[in-house]
Amino acid sequence: MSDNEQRIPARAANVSCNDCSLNPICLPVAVKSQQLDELDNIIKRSKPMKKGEHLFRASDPFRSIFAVRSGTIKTYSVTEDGEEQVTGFYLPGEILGVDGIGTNAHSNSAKSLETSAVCEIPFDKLEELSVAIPSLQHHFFKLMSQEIQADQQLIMLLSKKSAEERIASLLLSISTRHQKRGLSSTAFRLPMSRNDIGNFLGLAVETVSRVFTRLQKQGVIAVEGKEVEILDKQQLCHISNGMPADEAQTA
Amino acid sequence: MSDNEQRIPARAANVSCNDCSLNPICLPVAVKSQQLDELDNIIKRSKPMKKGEHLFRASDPFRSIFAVRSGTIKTYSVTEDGEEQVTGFYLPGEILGVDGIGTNAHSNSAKSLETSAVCEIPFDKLEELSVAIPSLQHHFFKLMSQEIQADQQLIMLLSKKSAEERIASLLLSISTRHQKRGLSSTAFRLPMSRNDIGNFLGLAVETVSRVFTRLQKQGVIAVEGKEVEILDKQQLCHISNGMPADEAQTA
DNA sequence: CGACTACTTGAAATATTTCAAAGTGAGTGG
DNA sequence: CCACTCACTTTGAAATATTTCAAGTAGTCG
Repeated sequence: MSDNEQRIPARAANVSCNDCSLNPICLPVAVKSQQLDELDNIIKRSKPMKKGEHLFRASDPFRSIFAVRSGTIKTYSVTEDGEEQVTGFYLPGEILGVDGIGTNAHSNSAKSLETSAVCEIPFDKLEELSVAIPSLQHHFFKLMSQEIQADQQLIMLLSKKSAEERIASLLLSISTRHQKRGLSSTAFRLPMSRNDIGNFLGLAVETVSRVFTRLQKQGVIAVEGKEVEILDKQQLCHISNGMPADEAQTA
Repeated sequence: MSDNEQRIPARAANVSCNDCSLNPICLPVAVKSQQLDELDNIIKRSKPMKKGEHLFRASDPFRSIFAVRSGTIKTYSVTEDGEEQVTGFYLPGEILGVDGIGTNAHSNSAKSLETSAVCEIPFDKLEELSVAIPSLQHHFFKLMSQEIQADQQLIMLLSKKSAEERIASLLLSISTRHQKRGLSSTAFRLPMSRNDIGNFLGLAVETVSRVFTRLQKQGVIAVEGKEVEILDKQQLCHISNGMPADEAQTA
């Protein structure tokens, strides 16, 4: 059942940005349709990946950034003492790999969590192109900046939030990102393991599991393995940061 | 005793990058001496700041990045529920403000922790200049990338390290940065309050205090208020990540 | 010098982790 | 197609690090 997904990347390999359904949320947003072909030409769409495969590894030379076309990629780095730290999950339409721009080497590894397809965008070509298309260069800064902001949100989460708040935040983040793609924001599949979730959020696996069941008992979500349904978004927002939209103590 | 520092910014305001002692670790590293004047010309050195003053605030329009000339700046953001999260401490020679590049608005606030002086570098001018000086544009990517890596290290620290490990890491980080400037790497003054340290490291103030005294009792450091001396760097490294250089369990 | 803020220290409270074990599910090979 | 294994997930109980609460001390600024 997972193998016949092979079809998808095979077909998609010929798809241009013009035809790609992710067009409105991916790199092309920075490019006028007239120039889209130029961008299109430098993009390699040759990368269907199986679960567990690496897209790149920490310390690999930095050559390209990547856009997720389908599936999910997780990025992680490894501490001095060999422990893994998950630094992000990338869903279709999202760009990863910018961590390498500054040092010419990736500081994270990137691994496929399920059968995935990515577009590879060689950075040298992109740099050339962005001389001609200023909006593209600007978009880069934006991408890196987004990365910084995502990291800083994670910092906030790790240093200030309780286990429940962390899980709620993650669920809402994924929900929002699904919505951007026009998918259901209330029912979706978590592509990562409980372990990855715990690692990402700075919690023990057991804690993750317990929080899921607790939230389920409260009727906020319904969980069944990796499938999640958000039953009470209002409440989930409340849990995630302290206050719901309406009850907030507006100073 | 703190007021006569006023002299320093006043004098320094006329100093060009050429004469600045921070030259080897600051922006000029990206620029050949020949082109340094051009960079020099767009830099404004007119910003002496008192303790507690803001350099910029979150949501301020992004116009410039800043290089710390003297003193210390802390950056922080504020959560939905109004809590402060310290995101970084910037010492002389370090660049801050890149958080605004992507969105054209700062996502953090920046506040002076003591009498400080900064160089302001208008970003639009810098962008123009970096067309002519490719190494400068590259340096920017590098700066943002460094920011990402710093954030990711903090993420690792927050999600994996114990209180002692966190404090040890911070001390070593500051030590290293001092060394880069040619100052003592073993004895220095912590410019930030215990509160800021705790906030940055995701610990309660009391915990910070306790860890300091504990490390002191162990003879690893000597603390007296904000003055710190590292007595056993080896041991401090050990504490910070698990293993000392020599005793490591090399798998 | 007094008031205030920052820092330290102790004891109790608590959230999360760790340890242990059982349940579930998916993929493999007979 | 079933049975088996391995990895993942869930759940409980005990252990633990850190927080919170409370109070005292020290340092700083007007």
